[in-house]
Amino acid sequence: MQKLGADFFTRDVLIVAPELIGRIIQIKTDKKVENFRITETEAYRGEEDLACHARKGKTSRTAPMYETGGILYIYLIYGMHWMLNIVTAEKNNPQAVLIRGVAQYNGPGKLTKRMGINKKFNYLKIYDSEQFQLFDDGFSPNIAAGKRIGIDYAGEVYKNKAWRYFQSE
DNA sequence: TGAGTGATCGTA
DNA sequence: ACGATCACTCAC
Repeated sequence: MQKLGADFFTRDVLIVAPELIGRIIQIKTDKKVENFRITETEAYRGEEDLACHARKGKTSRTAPMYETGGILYIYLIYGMHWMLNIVTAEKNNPQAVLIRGVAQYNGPGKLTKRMGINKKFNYLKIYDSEQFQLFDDGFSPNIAAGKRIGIDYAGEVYKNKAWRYFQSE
């Protein structure tokens, strides 16, 4: 189990998002340690990407995406579901990877509920943290790409980008 | 296919 | 202050 370091995250989101498939999220609480293998991700890439929250610039909500890669970006959607994102790229380049599925828990809202992720994890530094860490155990699945989900508003070009990555047979 | 749910942001 | 929006989920 190799821990992913700061350098892993300071690259373009289109590199990091597929490389996160097969990696392991480790959640540590005072009660237990649990591992979740990532099976599905989506890339959101800068202010030009009309599907990315940063399309309207920097606000208090989107500010985490403007930080140096390697921190978490957490927000609530539809008043119910916490979304788990990993910020990538250099400072002031707003990019993030949405964790859309882990083994046994598909769906971005379901996995955060299962993991106990909430707003307290916003801005958390992954490579510096005890409670949320990412590991590589050498597993290298086949990876497929497809269109992102739930972004029909994003315009013809960006809604059709194949920036969703998932483990294939 | 549509209801539930509340933080966020643009408009005043 | 208000209203529209929303990277979802589950039950019909």
